[in-house]
Amino acid sequence: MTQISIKSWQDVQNEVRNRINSRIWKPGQQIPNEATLAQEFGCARATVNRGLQALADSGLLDRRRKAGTRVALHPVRKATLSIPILQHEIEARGLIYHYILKSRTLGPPPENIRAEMGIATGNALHIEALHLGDNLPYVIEDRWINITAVPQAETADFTQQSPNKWLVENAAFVSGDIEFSAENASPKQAELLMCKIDEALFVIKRRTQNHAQIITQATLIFAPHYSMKTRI
Amino acid sequence: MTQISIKSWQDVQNEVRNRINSRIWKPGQQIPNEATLAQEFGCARATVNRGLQALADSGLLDRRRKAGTRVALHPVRKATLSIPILQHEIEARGLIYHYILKSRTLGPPPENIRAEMGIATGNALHIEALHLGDNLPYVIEDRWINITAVPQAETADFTQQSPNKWLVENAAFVSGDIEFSAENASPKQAELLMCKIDEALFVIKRRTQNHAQIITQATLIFAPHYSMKTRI
DNA sequence: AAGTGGTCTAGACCACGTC
DNA sequence: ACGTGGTCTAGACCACTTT
Repeated sequence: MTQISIKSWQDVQNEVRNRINSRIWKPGQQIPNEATLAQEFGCARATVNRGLQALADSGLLDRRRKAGTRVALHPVRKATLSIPILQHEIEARGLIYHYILKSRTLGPPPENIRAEMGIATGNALHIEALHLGDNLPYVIEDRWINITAVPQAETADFTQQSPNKWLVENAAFVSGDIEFSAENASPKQAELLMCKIDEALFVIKRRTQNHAQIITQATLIFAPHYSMKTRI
Repeated sequence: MTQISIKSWQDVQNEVRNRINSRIWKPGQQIPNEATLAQEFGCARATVNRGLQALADSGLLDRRRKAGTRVALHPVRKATLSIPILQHEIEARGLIYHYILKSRTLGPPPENIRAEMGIATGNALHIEALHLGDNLPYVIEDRWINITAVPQAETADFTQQSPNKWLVENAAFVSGDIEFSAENASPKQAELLMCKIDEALFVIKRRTQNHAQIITQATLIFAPHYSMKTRI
């Protein structure tokens, strides 16, 4: 009989994870309840609870009151992506960061943008900019800012600082959505990124919102061969 | 003086998040310590702790012993992507799922795969398969399986069940990494996905490993216009 | 009705990093 | 050395869901 010393909730997490991986507890199977495990492990129920909660958060367990805790039938693997500020990402790759504002126009947005942002009428600020690493194009930023939600943006200076960074520091952010896709380079994009027309580009589209309104929508078009990595 | 009733750690989380969003506590600023907040909120320190920990997990706070808790200077936005089993994803879109095994070969892998998987010598199992939704190509699965790590795979029947699903159910998974990128369709891929050559395709590359060895490596090449969405 | 997870509390001690 | 977060404990009560 191997005796394992279980003291922290991380120990509980590890021990339970091991039992799942080694198939002592199989997918779909119900595991003992918290009180029982606490007794077996020789720790308080709260400690077991914390460990099991962490595993449930990461998708390895399904827990329901009264129904008990089961090993997830199809462990949903959750990948957590950190979305950094572009400047930091570029500098983290050991490149010298540089930023160029390409255009800045205030005017009525086209219909599709209007719809996506929920702007019924009025103007929005359109920004096109280029972020570079070691003086090579890294990513195009194509952004619309809702000046009703962030009126100060109208007078902000985006020649020195990217709207990305300015917004992080000046607008109250609450929630948003993000979308990853692949697109063929348009002629204009190809010119900016110094690549071939139709080359496959990795694209991230983000919308962030306040409590009530959408603050901004940004499309980031990365130079060819960009990839986003994470551990799981 | 507005009096807020704080009872649960979620209440703590919300109240603190509100103070951050409304700039009562600004980025970089140190917030009161747990004991002080507990007193102010009229709850136990453990409750405050749980709430602040949740915010730190989501990247909104930086916490360090002795140094205290600060509002993150550049709130790292963390997007959590659920990586579902392809069948589930396709069915969740309301499409009828279908799976076709294209090829299955046992042999020595090419040098680059050998290197990526850390297989010094010997054979590996190479699978090429197609997943369809409503009989239209949805994604190509190009997979290498390390038969040293998973010997049963050598005799598994992949004509009915995708290796993806088989592995989830039969191999002990511990950790892995995942990479997202964009690629131009090769002639072969274009034929399988019924799209044009050079069309931009969204690509996910995954490696999963055991305790000691890499179990499998899979490249998923999605049909054009695929996108992956999440809330943040 | 009853069993299970979810959470709170008060007090305690520890671990870490800064001073 | 000391202040801060990190965690444990034992007991309690609540919330949800299934029986």
